[in-house]
Amino acid sequence: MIFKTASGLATVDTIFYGSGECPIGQVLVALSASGVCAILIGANKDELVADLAVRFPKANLVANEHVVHDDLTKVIRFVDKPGEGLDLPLDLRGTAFQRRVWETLRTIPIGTTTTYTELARSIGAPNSVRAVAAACASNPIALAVPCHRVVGSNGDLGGYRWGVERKRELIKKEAMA
DNA sequence: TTTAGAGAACGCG
DNA sequence: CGCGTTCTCTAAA
Repeated sequence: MIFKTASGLATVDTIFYGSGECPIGQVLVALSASGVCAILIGANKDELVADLAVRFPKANLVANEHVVHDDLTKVIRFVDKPGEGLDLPLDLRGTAFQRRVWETLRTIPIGTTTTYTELARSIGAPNSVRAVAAACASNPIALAVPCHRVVGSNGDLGGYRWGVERKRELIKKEAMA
């Protein structure tokens, strides 16, 4: 669907979504035309859909379990058996800085962790630790963009958009894999 | 559309 | 415990 906006022609895309149950809660997968644009975790479906609506206020959100089925299955399997990895086509939407951070997150091996400081250094912005943390916090694609593998330099877990308990659980599961 | 100000999943002294 | 640093969002002009 195409809309005319003040800034010119903009495509307002349709996003299909579906959710399912996994060991750490309800998980929702959202698909745009070019790939997975969000993976959200929460207590129930309503919460997840509300979250999705906030993140994509201008998109046309359509519930469709069918088109999302395969990807959702992969995600749920990953939570259960992280050792097998999670390979999905992603549609990363964010500022250049955010994408730099998110892309780098994807290079962190399963079962390992890094720190916000180390992450800042590896994207070439050693002084941007706090900004890097903010970029992690705004990651819309849980699990596939493994922001849960970033911890504080002092050994603290740091925060997690979807609850530190889930972060702890994910790190633990990956370590055992 | 530009800009000023506040806040953020941090880390050091 | 407070401050430096970088990036984002919001409100207001």
